[in-house]
Amino acid sequence: MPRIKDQNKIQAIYEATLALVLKSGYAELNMAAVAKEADIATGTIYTYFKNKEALINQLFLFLKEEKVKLMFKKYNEKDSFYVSFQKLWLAYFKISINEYHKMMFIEQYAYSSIITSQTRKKADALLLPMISLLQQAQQEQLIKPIEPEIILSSITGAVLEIVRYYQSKGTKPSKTTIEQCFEMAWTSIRK
Amino acid sequence: MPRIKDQNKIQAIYEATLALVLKSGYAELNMAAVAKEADIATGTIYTYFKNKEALINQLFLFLKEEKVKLMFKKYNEKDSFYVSFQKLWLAYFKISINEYHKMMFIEQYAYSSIITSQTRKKADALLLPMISLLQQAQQEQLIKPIEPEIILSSITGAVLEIVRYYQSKGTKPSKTTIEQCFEMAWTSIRK
Amino acid sequence: MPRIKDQNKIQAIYEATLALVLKSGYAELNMAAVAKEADIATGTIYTYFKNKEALINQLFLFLKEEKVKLMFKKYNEKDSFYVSFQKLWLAYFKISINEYHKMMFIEQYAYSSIITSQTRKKADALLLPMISLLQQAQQEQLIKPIEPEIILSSITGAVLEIVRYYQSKGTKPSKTTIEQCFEMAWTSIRK
Amino acid sequence: MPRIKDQNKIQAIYEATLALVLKSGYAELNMAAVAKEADIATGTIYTYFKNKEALINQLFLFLKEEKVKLMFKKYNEKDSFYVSFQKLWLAYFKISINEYHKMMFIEQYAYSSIITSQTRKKADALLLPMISLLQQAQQEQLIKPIEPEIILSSITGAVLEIVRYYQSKGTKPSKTTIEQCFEMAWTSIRK
DNA sequence: CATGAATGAGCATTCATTCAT
DNA sequence: CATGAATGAATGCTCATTCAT
Repeated sequence: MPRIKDQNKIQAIYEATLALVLKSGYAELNMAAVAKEADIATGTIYTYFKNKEALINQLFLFLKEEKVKLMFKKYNEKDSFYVSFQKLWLAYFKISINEYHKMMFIEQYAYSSIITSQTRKKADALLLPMISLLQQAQQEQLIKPIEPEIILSSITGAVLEIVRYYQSKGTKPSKTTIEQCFEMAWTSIRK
Repeated sequence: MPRIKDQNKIQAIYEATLALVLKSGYAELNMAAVAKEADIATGTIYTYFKNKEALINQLFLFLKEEKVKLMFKKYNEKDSFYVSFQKLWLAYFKISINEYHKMMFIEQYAYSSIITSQTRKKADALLLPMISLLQQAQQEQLIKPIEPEIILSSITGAVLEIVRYYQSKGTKPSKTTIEQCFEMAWTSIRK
Repeated sequence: MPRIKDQNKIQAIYEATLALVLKSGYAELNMAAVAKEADIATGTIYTYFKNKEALINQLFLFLKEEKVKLMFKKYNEKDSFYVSFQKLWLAYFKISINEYHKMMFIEQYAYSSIITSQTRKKADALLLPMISLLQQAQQEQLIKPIEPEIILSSITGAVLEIVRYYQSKGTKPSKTTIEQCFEMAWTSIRK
Repeated sequence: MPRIKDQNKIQAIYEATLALVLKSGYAELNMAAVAKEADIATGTIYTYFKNKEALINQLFLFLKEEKVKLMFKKYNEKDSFYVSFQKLWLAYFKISINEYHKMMFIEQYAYSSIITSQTRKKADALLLPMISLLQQAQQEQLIKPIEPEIILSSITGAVLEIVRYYQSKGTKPSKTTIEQCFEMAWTSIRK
């Protein structure tokens, strides 16, 4: 039996990619550097990923999925919409702040042409639970009757930009500020 | 009048850059292609811009300034805050929708490492009038007492993401939707 | 009986190599692809062949030997020179037409640097029976007194190029054409 | 005015390519090596040739055309067919012997997949004058009524293989041998 | 000033070969 | 023996920038 194709290696390559970006920025994101960071040979990456595009796309999707999973960790179907919204928003905000290099990776490529339409489709599908939640809340007349995709864009876009602001400042928001931000989000959609 | 000639050529290079990105995407954005699109020689670009980084930075700033100028076109000091906010928000939204390729150019580079801290500083300075406006409104207790930069990020981030949504759909928002979006923005900040 | 197992695997690798070339051309002829085609592991090839060069050289020689064996199948020492020549020429022609992928493999590498001088020497030795035959015919004054190697080159070179012509056309020569080709060969050497 | 795109440079690259092959063989024929041999930068090759395939194809065609031009140098319409045939055959033979590295380049790629069908078509077109000549001779009943393409293949294939024989021996044919070779060619086709 | 050919470092990818299992 | 993951040198090609004209 040969060396078994190591699923951990995919993780290692993902981590090396993110670490490299964090250390040296996107300009240095070349396959040789990723390999070096992951402590493997250049060619080995191609055992696990068809090419650079595939690596970026798969990592992109992996991070998006990870983010959604984390967001829904404390989600409970029995909660009221308000509580659910609050939990999800807060999770989204905190993840974005605490793992901003992952979030930035997603954002860096979200609208770049390296992300294929297939990846984009899969990424969009991850939002469906959120869309459903909003639709339900609209039926219960709890929030404004606006296209749920628009609502979602508005909320996530706002968070994203706020997080970016903190990043560029190099500080982190206080508990009070986070509460204020949530307040903005909630008042923007509630009836 | 060599000054004018210069200015024309700089403008031509700006336009060629944007046209090229629109036609062929960011992957094709290389100096030779820009030169060809602008109908000049590659080397000529270097007479007007120190290097590619300088071109991107200057164009970035030019577009940001242009955007702010357009936003404030209908602004009138004598308007109430609500009217001012509405005018500015609407202008921001419409410009983003109608000149999305310019907005996308800004966004593409806004957080990339090619934009120098100096450029970023100048770009941030363009927001000062908006910050002042918000501060004044806060003193008049018209809007929530949240760090104005955060408010601004929240508002612009939301618009940005909504515009991106429409772009990816390939459609444009109806008048009603725009009103709803504004409503979200306004309720998120008003007291 | 490990010997037999070995021999089978060598044969399998030979066949996989030829099949692969036929299917995908010489550009795809890499060790991993050969292994896959032969349904064995890449590394296994190296148990049977020292390296790629050895594989090519051995297969080259194998095919040449096979070709010569087939040529002499109907050969009969008691035949007149003319009949022998005719039988051999016809066999050579038909084999070249019918197993052109094997012949092409030989030709592809015959003058490439991957074929070692040792292989070349062994391949040349296969021609000795033909050379002897020609020499005898020359002593009997049946054919022109030209260096037999030259005669052989002339005859085989002509056949080769004709076969290539038919291949590029994608058709096969008629019986009449084959007869005409033989006529050219014969008249070129007979006294 | 800039450095003028130098048509001599195409020649220089052609010569470097052939020189390199002669010196180091086809295995060393990579773009960096060609550039070095031509004493230019790697990238410069791409100013004159779209890519490696284009370089090979253009050089291939150039050499074929050069060969045909040389062959027809002493050709005279008023000559009898026999004299014309002799002149052309002899020219073909001598060129093949004296510029065997060019001929080998042609042969190396003639049946390789790097040569496009377009190139092949153009190369085949170069044979048309020869085909016509043979057809005319057939109408005058001077040579055997065999498909002219077959005759041509037979003649050139024979020469090619003979030349290869001399190359592998490292010697050159004597005047007598050349006459004998011509005799074989002529008797193979004459009525 | 304008031109565009020339430069060459840099990058994605391939593939013969090795070797841990 | 067989396996196939790992290796890393090698290669075709790009592109920001320079500079001869």
